[in-house]
Amino acid sequence: MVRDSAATRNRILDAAIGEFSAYGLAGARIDRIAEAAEANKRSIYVYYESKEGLFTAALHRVIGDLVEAVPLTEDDLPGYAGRMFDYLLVHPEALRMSMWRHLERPAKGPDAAEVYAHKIEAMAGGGGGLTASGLPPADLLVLVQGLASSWLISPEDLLCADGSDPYSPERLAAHRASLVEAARRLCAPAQTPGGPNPP
Amino acid sequence: MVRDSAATRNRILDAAIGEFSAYGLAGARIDRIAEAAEANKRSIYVYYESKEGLFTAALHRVIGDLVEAVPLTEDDLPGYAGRMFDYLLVHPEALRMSMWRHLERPAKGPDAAEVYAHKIEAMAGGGGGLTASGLPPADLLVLVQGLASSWLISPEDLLCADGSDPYSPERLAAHRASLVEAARRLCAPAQTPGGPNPP
DNA sequence: ACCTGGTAAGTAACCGGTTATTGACAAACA
DNA sequence: TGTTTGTCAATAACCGGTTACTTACCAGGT
Repeated sequence: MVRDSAATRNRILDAAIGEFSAYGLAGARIDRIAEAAEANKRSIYVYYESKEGLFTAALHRVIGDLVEAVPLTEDDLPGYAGRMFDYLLVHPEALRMSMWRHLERPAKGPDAAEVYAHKIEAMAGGGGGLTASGLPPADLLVLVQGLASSWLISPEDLLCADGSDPYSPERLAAHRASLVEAARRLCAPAQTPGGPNPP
Repeated sequence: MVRDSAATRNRILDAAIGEFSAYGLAGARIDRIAEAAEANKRSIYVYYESKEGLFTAALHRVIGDLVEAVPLTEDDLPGYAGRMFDYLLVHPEALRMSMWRHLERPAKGPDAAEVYAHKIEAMAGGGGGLTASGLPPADLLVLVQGLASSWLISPEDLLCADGSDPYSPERLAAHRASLVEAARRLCAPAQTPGGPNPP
């Protein structure tokens, strides 16, 4: 047997991400994590203190990877939405962990408030608190993220309603185009001067 | 003590909605439901068979109430988005139960595929599979629902990034306006003839 | 009006299995 | 030798589900 604490730590974290992403904090089983990690149950407590601690660590890893892989390009929100969609498609655990977090432990995990604040400031830049689109930057950001994830959080019956297979490559590509176009429309300059939120 | 099986059934279902919405299927505790319902644990199994059966029943009630209270007006999607936002704000359990469903039991709960199919057909009506906006109707529907719920599923750090209290009445009203305007832009006829999805 | 027996509704105690967590100890490294 | 890393088995609490039982209600005979 080779002893390598860092490797064991990583195997545990990987297994935890798989387990928590599938079952959530309440549904996850420490035994299954230990087995999947090919590690002893005890080492989980040595390295991560508790089930909650392991969940928090998993949250940090998954969401950290996401924000690193999909940088928030505030000057190109449609592109950001498209790349976010692509990433979530390849990494379903990122979206699932975010949802578990929202439902089970909203206060845990990374806090990116300052990062967001900077981006929002950059978007507003001289526009009197509004973007060129006439929408408040924070709202725009939230809405664009809603667009990016909407397909992946919609119930099956809605996705299947038009008769196509919602996860076929063609369907996904078509929806990606729709979503990027939608984001483009949100970001386009307002047509009526004064915009939808007149002062 | 007054004996009324229908009333007991309802108390149990109400308590179950509160419990499942707060903790999910795996996190919910039958004992707590029984206590909150002022009913005996046994009656839960008499009326609903199992924890899963009770969860499914809760799903049907909550989502049934939602689709009844917020009719899908396919000829007025911005209005639909606004009303959906209002409802979800007053009934957080509706959104939470939908999320638990997606994560824990995607196959359970009501199936509205036919209803959606009809709406989508109506939206497409003669447009060669596209709406006047140039977007496929199914995509448009999914995206609009994404807009309606985006604020309520966003992480706290993003909502707070612009310094305001994300759940103050003023902030909510402002975001509602943003979201309805966003839906309006998605539904507006495409500016470039041929649209974003040329044949 | 008054029993009375059957049934629906409700209750408390309990059970077997599971679960997170820990203590005691052995093996490997430095 | 002392420290780190890993193993095994125990423990204490918990939880979904069930058993055995009591209480209220009511139809119909007398």
